[in-house]
Amino acid sequence: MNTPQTRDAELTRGRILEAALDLFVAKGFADVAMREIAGRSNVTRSLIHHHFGNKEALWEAVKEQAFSRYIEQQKPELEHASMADESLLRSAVTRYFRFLGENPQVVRLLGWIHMEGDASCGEREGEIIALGAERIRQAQRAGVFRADINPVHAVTMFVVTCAQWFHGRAHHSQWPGIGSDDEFLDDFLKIFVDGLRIAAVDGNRP
Amino acid sequence: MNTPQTRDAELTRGRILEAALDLFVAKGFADVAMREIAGRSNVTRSLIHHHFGNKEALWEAVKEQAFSRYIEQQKPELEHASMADESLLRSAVTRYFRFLGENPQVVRLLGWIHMEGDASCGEREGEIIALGAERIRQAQRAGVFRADINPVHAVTMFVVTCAQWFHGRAHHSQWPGIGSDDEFLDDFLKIFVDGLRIAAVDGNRP
DNA sequence: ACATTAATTGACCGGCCGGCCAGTTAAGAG
DNA sequence: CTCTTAACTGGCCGGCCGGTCAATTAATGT
Repeated sequence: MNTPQTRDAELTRGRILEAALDLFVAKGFADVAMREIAGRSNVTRSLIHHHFGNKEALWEAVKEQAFSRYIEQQKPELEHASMADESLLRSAVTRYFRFLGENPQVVRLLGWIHMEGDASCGEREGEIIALGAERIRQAQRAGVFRADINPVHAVTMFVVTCAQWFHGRAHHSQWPGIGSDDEFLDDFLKIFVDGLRIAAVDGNRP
Repeated sequence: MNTPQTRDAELTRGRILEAALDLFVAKGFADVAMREIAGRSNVTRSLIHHHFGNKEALWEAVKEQAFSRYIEQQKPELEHASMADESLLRSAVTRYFRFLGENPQVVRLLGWIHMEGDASCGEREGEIIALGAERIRQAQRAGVFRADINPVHAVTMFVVTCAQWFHGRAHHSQWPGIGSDDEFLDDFLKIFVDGLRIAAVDGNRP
């Protein structure tokens, strides 16, 4: 109302997407009113419908954009980084852990996606998971990591752990004796890296 | 309407709670109408208000009951089982993993609780987490597991992994090369148990 | 300058929502 | 047998919801 700025479809689309992301991620799709999004982005509801069609289509667009940003942000890290030895694996895990800690919106976005059972985003994340798995496979061939483990499962294990740590943060921060982010990460890395080490492989007992 | 059964407050309360649990867990609090719950439990909306007050109070009651059931179900398992050696830890993890796999409602319930940031349930789960942590601490004192790890973090690690594995099932089942429930569990156990083993402790490199 | 296109608005609609209330009816106590 | 209590019903209400539409207004091409 006080910002009669020049007409720019791309810019307003962006403002709408931003407001919608904030609200959807904070409260969930069903609990957000188009009126709220309109208010926050200084735009009429009609205009949102003009640009995105309906509420569901807007949510899809929001997920699409936010998830793409997430993927594009992570991909180069995994493409350049190698996991050819333990310390590099450590730093890769640490980096992802810190990333989620600093981007709670990503964590919550994934949470809603999981709740919806939306599988489409899974395929796209699959690309970068495969990238990480390939690094670990190389390290296995080089004899650095034990070879009796599906490398995808190794990646899954740390991705899943990082995600759930922050996803259920408020919940398990109540657990007696639990430590800080860094303390948990340290302990996780000890178990994870040592468990992947090749020397530990010959301890299989029934 | 076709079931004018004798009046029994406790029984109808139960029917309402059951219907509400199904719907809330499936669609989330905001997306469920009192009318749906009333329809499914063959009861008028007014009666639900009579018994539970309002929608939010009903949701609290539902969470309370379902979460209590979950806790009461898990507690004896952890009280009786010991983790004094690796195979017992393996079976404890396996049991919890299977439990979540067979009770998707529990997984989703936890999901909503996490999304809401509800911390109250965390305290109660803390009790059984502490139980598990105590077992591991014993094994550490006995020299079976490495002692340089916070036992609570060890428990957290596998609880969190099991939860997120099923929570994001539809999502990461799209990842190329990922295995079945059992295959993932096997690989997780290899890393987890071997990583906890005391022999692996002296491999720390900067 | 003017016509065309598209961004933007405000008013309106039918429908569903949660909550309330005044009654009705069954069970149990005396 | 009756009185009390509480389980249970049906109908009503104000309010918010998502969506539509005709009208307005700013850019853009010619």
